[in-house]
Amino acid sequence: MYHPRELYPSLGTSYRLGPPQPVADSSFLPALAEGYHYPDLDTPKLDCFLSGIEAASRTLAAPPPLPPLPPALGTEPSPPATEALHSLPGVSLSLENQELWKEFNSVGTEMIITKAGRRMFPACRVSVTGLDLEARYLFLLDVVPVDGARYRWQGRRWEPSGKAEPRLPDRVYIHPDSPATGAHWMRQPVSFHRVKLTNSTLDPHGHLILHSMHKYQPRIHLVRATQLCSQHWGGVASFRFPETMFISVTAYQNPRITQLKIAANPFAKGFRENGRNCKRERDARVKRKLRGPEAVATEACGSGDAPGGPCDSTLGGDIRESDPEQAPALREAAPAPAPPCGSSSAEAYLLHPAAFHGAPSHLPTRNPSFPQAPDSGCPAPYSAASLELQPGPGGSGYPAAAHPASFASHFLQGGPLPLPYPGPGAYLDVGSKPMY
DNA sequence: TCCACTGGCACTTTTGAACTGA
DNA sequence: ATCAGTTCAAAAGTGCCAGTGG
Repeated sequence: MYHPRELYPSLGTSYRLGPPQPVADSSFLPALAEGYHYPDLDTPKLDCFLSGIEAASRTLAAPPPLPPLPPALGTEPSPPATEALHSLPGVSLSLENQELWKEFNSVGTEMIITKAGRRMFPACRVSVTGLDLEARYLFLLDVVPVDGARYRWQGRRWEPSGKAEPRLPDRVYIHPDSPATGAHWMRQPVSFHRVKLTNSTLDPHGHLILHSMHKYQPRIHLVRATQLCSQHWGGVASFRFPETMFISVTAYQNPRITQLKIAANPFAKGFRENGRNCKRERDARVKRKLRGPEAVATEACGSGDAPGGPCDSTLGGDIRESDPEQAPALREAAPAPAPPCGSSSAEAYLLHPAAFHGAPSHLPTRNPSFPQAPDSGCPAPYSAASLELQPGPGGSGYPAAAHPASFASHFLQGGPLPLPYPGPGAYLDVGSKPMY
């Protein structure tokens, strides 16, 4: 599997889809609105995929209305049911690590954003059903502001604190497997754990740009490409899981979130109570440093109280173990060995790799011999209940799959970026480095 | 003075090249 | 020559914390 950043370094890991939204957006609703119910899902920002189809460059229209403000994070008793909007009949998505997300959501999920980009944790990992085994699909993820408010941690809870910053450039993360067959996507959960969030408005890496102290909602889009490298698209399904809503921060505000992250994220293992980077050990290190190198050498031998234990990997996007006290939802059984994948997304790229990424036409085609993605066969560590997704409200705006030609115009409220479109037989050589 | 933000730190996990042996 | 398994160092991902600046 390949990361878009590898395929097209100039584009980064995600793709800019249009100019920044205007500062004053009347569609933002007052932050103090009560209740929360999702309106029709607004359209995903997918015009980049069609960049080579239409020659003229246009600007994106104003964003669709945003949903009313939900209750403050950490205070909502139960998130509303997952909603979906699509023109892919029978297709449904379920959040694999739903229990973990719910646990974070119950506290008020916070996501660190940094200048260099920070991964989301938990990551969005979904299972999809109902796809055409032979058809090819793109999996996309974007993050949209939930409301027009800026938030502030008031010691116990998040509360609106003023008007939101101007909306930032819209970017979409394209799953590195895209495009791949329905059989490929349904073979194992689809993980977006490599998505990175940044607060750098001039970010050159293609990370998703967010404002700090704002509330966001990740969305997942599934696009069917009836014919690779053509403008005929077979439909789209958009999903969002309310429990994945989060507030972006540059430093954790809620100590309970910090505890959850440390307990659940393997990379933060060192900060656990028995870790070598826990507060007790850090304090001890400071004391040893103050006492000089000799004391450090003698005490270091006896301080190895870190547990051995199994290796918990982030390969699947989330945790494999956790502190049972801190994160009961993480006590799911360890994943069983993954079934091998019979095919890979290389097939899709072989046919026309650059068509979906706007890659320069001079690039050679991708090497078909890359190894199977490490986590593509990794089963979800959780046996989360499957969400049965219902199609969005009738007449919600998405064209029927039988009218693929209208798909483009629907998404292209504005126009595509003028990116080159590779001609038939173009090559893309991305080596053999698997990214997933 | 407050507070959001930054950069460096120590630690852990992941990754891939190099090596070994069948 | 090929392939699978192991080892190890570098890269990458964590939260913490002191310092900075608006």
